[in-house]
Amino acid sequence: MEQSTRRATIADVAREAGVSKAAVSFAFNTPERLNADTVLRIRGVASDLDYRPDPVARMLAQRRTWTIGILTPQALDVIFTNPYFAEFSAGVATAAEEAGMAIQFISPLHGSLVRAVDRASVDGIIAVGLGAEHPGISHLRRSGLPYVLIDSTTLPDERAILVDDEGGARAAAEHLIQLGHRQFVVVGIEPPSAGHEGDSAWVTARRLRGYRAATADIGVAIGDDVVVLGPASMDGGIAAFHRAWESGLRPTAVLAMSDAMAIGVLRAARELGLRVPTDLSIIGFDNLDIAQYTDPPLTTVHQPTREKGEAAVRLILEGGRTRNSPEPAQHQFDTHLVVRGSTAQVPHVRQEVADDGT
Amino acid sequence: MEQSTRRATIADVAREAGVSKAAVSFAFNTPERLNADTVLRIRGVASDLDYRPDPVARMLAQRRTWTIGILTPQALDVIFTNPYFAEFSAGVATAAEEAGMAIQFISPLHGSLVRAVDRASVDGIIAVGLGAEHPGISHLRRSGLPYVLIDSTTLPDERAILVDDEGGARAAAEHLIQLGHRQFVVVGIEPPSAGHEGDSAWVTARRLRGYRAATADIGVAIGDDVVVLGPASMDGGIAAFHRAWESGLRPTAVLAMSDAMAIGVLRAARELGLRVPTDLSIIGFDNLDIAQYTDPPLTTVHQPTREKGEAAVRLILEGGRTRNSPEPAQHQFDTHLVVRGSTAQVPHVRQEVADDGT
DNA sequence: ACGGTCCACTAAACCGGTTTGCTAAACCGC
DNA sequence: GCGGTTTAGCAAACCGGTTTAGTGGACCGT
Repeated sequence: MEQSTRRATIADVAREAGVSKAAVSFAFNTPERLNADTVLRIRGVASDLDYRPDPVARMLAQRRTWTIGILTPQALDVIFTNPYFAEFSAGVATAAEEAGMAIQFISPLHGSLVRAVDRASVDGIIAVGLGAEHPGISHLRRSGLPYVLIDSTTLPDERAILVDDEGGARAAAEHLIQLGHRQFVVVGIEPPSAGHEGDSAWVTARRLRGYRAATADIGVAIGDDVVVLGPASMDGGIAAFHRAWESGLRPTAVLAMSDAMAIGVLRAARELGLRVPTDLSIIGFDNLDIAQYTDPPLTTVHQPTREKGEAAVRLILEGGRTRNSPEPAQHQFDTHLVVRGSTAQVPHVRQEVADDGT
Repeated sequence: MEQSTRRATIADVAREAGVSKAAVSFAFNTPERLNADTVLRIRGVASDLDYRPDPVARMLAQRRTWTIGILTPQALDVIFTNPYFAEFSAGVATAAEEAGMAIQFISPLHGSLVRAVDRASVDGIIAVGLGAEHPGISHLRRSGLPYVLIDSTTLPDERAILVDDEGGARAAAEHLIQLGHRQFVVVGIEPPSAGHEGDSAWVTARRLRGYRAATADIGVAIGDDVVVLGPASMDGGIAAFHRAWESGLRPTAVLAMSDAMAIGVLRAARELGLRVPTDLSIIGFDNLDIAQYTDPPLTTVHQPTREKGEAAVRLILEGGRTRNSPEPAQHQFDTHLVVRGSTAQVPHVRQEVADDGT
């Protein structure tokens, strides 16, 4: 008994059906080029032989892989369990499926993003959360593959999908200010790798600018000492808030840069005996599905996460067609505040200056 | 100005470096076969030319794609937002990355799973939640690709990863019984496509057997009328519980077949003015990360979701090597109950028979 | 000076499809 | 019955790598 009888190839089918390889190919791809009877005969033989065209050979010949890649600096296991990412990927998947494209996740291979990019067989790449000056991106730029940058400031002529982070953050802070809050803690997302703190491409930097713009209006400063960072997960949020608390901070409101972290803060606050929103107001970012199911439901900044994914695919696809289209290529989405139950009037006991008549 | 200057191929590098294509290939793959100086020279030329071996051509020649596929009957956008699936995928990703493999999701292409399988260029497939008699699986079987079935009963000689669904379910029901509960509602996962209700491969059927085995011991029957189905999501859970309530059911405890659904039930119960666990006990399944963050924390059946993913990859990988290994090939994981805050003694008002002395 | 080993490298086949250019035959109108 | 068009299918080149078998030269011992 042989090991796994070799799969039938196009040549086998051709021989068996008494036609050329080309004819078999036509029978599947452009049947109108062949006599209808012949097509039927060839297809018959093919199915008898359990023939299925080798996708790899086909990709090579067509020079299309029918796959688009999602590039991220984090390992896949953190990616998949990150609900923001899941939502974004769902958007990508929807648009990709519609266009008949598969999607492939590209993440550091044995620590190297560049190596991972080289190994990936895709027609285009959606890079999320990577600054324009990340080595992975420069590599991408040289590779000649069409690509789109998500959530990172970019060179002016690069395709990109952005979101009004600063405006959203500002709206969040203004909401809290209006409720009388003056003591904040900001829970930010740590940079993908060390040494990017000054990087203006970093989301945390952009949102922080928004928070600060709002507080500056009323003469309150958000110092670096009230900013704590962590990974964008529930655990990250828990740890970050505990760190803030232990370092002596006693905020009346927390500005979290992701809903996942906000949920973590919610949890941590409860552990510390604080009632939300009575003792502490919390505001998230993203407006994920879960945000409406927490207790209390989360006030948060909405961004069109799923739509971003869909838009990215569209940009990639049209990038493939018209090389240098005159289109703007950069698309910025709006954000807006969604007020739910996790924010309230500042508690009286702590409110030093109750001067504004809200 | 040309459009996108063609990428350098191995032939270009060979010509430029004055060597054969083979030498270039060796320089990258088996440098020890070449003089060290030559290797350096070739690599130099290659990097000058921004040469990067075409992954597709390489796949074809090696007849390996370095990719493993995850096959599912649901669309990707529902997959990604399903936390159980995310957790499982994270496991797969971890093990795959370690082995230097990429992962690709294979889901129905324009409605056809078979077509999707044909288009997928992978070295092996992990099929989750598909019964052994699903057309996609029979196709897979014929294709000659190594594959592993997850969460579905299978032919005896097929590679598979299972979990003790029945035992876990039984433990859950026994816990509630011990707390005095007698009126249950079961919230199950609807089958992937209609007409599989009788399918013993269907998770819901297996878990239901477990619940029933436990209640049968005390002479209580779980009729089909107290079983409501829905998609395995929070929304699914909310809708299912509302349906049960509207149809007049007034359970003291809910057995949900997924944590996501259990969270939905939690939410729905709150909307109906029921306190958990005082008025209603809820028990989930999976023990996802979020289960510990809900309010109250969720009592649930733990299954090693991530480990299942890792084990699946291992099974695929060794399946590639030793074709017909004498190994059992089927691996069943244990489950166990994790008691947290969402279950409590049955409320006295409704407890008809307070005869057991718990 | 000769056969044997190694070393460093090459030529060519191969992976399994797609696509281009061409031809032979059928069909066409007049 | 002749030039022109259509139809049906074929041969061969091609996609861009890997891999096998083989070759020429240096080195070596006798």
